Amino acid sequence: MSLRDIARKIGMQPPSLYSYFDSKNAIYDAMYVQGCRQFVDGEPWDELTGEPLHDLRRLVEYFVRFCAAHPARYQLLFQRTIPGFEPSPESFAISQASLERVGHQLNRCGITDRRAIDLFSALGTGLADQQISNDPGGDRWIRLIDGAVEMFFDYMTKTTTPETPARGRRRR
Amino acid sequence: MSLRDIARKIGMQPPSLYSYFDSKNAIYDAMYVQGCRQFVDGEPWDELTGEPLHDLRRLVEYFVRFCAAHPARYQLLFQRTIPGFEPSPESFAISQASLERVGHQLNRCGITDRRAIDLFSALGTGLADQQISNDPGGDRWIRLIDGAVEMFFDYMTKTTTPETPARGRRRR
DNA sequence: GTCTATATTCTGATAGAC
DNA sequence: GTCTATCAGAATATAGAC
Repeated sequence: MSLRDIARKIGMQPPSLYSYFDSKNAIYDAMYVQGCRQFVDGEPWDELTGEPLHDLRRLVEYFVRFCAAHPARYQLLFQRTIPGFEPSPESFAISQASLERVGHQLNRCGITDRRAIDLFSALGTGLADQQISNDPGGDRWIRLIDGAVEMFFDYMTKTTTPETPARGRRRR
Repeated sequence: MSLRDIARKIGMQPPSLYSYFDSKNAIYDAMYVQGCRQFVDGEPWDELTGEPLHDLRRLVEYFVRFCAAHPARYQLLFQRTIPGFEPSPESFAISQASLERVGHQLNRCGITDRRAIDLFSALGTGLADQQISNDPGGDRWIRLIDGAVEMFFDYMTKTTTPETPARGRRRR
C-alpha cells in the first residue's frame, strides 16, 4: 500500500498527508504505536486466574490470535520485515514494556529461568508464524497452543525447580 | 533489489534478463528452487547417529543456522512475505519433500503424534525468527536449541507413549 | 488544511536493431 | 543473445495557490 492508496482511502490527495506526517516512515511509526496500543489494550491480564498453565495458555492464545487476525500488524510489530523501517526508540519502548510484563507473569508462574522468556517468545512467534504462513484463516496451529504451553511449562518447572512439586499440571 | 540491480550486478542490461526469465516472479521462483536445493543439499542426514535427542537437535540447529545465515532466503522460502510471489507447484513440492523427511525422522525417533511435525516446525521457525529479528548476527536463540529440542522430545515421548521407558534422555 | 501541479526517480516490461 | 531506446505507470516528496 502506497501513500496514494492511503490518501485515496481517506478521501485525500497524497500531498495532504504531509501535513500530518513528515515521511512514509513516520506513518509506519504511528502505525507501529497504534498496533502496540491495540495489542496492549487487549491483553487479557484481568482474565488470569493464578493457575499457571491456564494463564500462560491465555497469554499465548491472545498473542497468536492477534497475529493471525492482523497479519499485517504482525509483520510490522514483530517481524521487522518492512524494508526501510524501524520503530523510533519511544515506540519500541512500548513493545518492550509488554514483553517485560510477560516475563513477570512467567515469574509469577514459578518460572525464573533466565532463558524462559526467550524460549517462550520463540514458541509463541513460531506458532503465530506457521499459522499465518501455512494456514491463513484456519486454526491448525492455534489448536496446538494448549499442548505447546503445557510442554513449555512442564519443561520449565522441571529443569529450573526440579524439587518443586508439580502445580496445576494436567495431562490433555 | 530490482531487475536493474540484478542486471547491473551480472554485467547485463535489464532487458536481457527477459531472455532467461519471463517475469520478475519467474526469477523469484528460480531463486526459490535454488534456495530449496541449497537447503536440502546441506541437510545433515549422514551426521545422524540414531540417538533421538542428538539427531533432532542436529536437524533444528541446521535449520536455524541456515535461516540465520541467509535471512533473505529465509524470507523467500519460509516466510512468504514477498508481495506478489508464491512458488509454482513444482517448486513448492521440493520443500514439501524436505518437510516430509523431517516427519519420517520424528517417527524414527519414536514420535508418532500427528501434531508433532507441526509443533516441531513451529518451534524451529520460532527460534529462527527470533534469532533473525532480535539478535541478527548473534546466537542468543541458537543457544536455546538444545534445551528447546529436549523440551519437545520429553513432551512427545511422554504424551504419546507414556509407558515407553525414557530413551536417551539427558538433563542439561 | 487541503488542494492542484509537478519534480524526480524508480519500477517491470516491450520493440526492434545488430 | 545482447544491445539501445523507450514505454507506461508508480513511488515519495515539494512548491505554491486557495
